[in-house]
Amino acid sequence: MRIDAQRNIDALLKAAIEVFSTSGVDAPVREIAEKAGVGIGTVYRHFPQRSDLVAAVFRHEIDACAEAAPILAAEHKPDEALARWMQRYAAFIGTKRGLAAALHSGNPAFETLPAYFQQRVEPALRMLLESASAAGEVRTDFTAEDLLDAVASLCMRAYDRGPEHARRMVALLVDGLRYGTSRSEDRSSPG
Amino acid sequence: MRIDAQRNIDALLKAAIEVFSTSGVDAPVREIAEKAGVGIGTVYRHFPQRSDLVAAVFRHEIDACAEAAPILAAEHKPDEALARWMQRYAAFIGTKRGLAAALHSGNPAFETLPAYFQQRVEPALRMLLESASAAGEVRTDFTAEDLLDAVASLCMRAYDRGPEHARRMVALLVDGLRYGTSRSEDRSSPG
DNA sequence: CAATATACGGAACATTGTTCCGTTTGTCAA
DNA sequence: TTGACAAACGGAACAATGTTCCGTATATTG
Repeated sequence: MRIDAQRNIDALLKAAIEVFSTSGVDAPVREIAEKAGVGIGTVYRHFPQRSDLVAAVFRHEIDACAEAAPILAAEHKPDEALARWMQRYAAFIGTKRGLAAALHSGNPAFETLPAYFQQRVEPALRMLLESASAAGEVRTDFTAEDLLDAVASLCMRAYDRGPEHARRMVALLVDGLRYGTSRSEDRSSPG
Repeated sequence: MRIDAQRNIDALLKAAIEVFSTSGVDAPVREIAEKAGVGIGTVYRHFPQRSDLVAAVFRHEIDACAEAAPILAAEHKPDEALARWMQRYAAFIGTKRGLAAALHSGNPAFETLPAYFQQRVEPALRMLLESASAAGEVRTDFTAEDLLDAVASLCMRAYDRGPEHARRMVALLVDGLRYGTSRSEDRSSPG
């Protein structure tokens, strides 16, 4: 692949992430092309349809969310890494509801995304959860899938009442995981 | 109001209901104008924005759903009227998910619809519920609001598995309401 | 039946997704 | 290094669709 092509793909993804987050997923392709400093033709060369660009951004953000897990695990003790990652995931869900809506639009371009999501994110959380379990810092009777679903449902609605409200609800959930362990006195949220 | 104006409004609503249900809520305004047999200008005279037409159709269908309640109540005994209306409501939710999505799009044209929905539909169900309660045919520990929310959540997902599946789930819920009354042997759904 | 306020129709405009193709550029063999 | 060319680029042009505007037609009213 020619280096200018790779450079433009990178610039387009970066521009799309920015434009989608400020103007929403319905922002015009021209706006993204302009922000990336390329022509419209170039956009369509790399992303034959508008929805392909949306899907690429979504994949990119799924990756970023999943990749945050090992980084947090290296920087914090297990239960703290888990708690921080859950907030990271909650922010992802809460701020990407437009993308989530697109996901359920029936557009074939988005068909593979749910599976991709599951495949990338579930192992990320499972790793954090197993570390924290092994350290005796959280209980063991909830699976990664349970928690991903719970936080997703929670944040879909909770973000309507503001990011801070969503944050507190997620923290409460995580504290619930800590409940009944030897370190249960470390409660991080006010009741 | 001139009679031709009223006639065109009626024709537009009728056409919009039909077009939205076949082509979805994103169908072109021109298609609706053509089906109604009027010019585009006429559409915009009566519905200054596309979303106003969507909102009008939604209101119209909310009304139809609410108005079905007293009719069913007159034709059937209380618990049967309740059961039939719940299916009517489930069909409304299940087939209007596109409109429901539009509702959460943040478009100001749809702002007043949730309140309108609540104000029209909740009393309709409450009436049926009270009649059935008074006749001793259903239990009394669930409110109309409880049931509207439950059926809405249920059907949002359940319709993905087909109308028949949604129908059975709603029937199960209604049978739950009948449980513990003197007529509890009248179970209408197979286990 | 004439006057006129109202409504109608659809051409024209604006925006945006998509295609097409002449031009430019990175790559690589000689 | 250089020439040839496959690949990529840019943006004009096209298509679809929401919206505006205004000349024409018509229902209403006295």
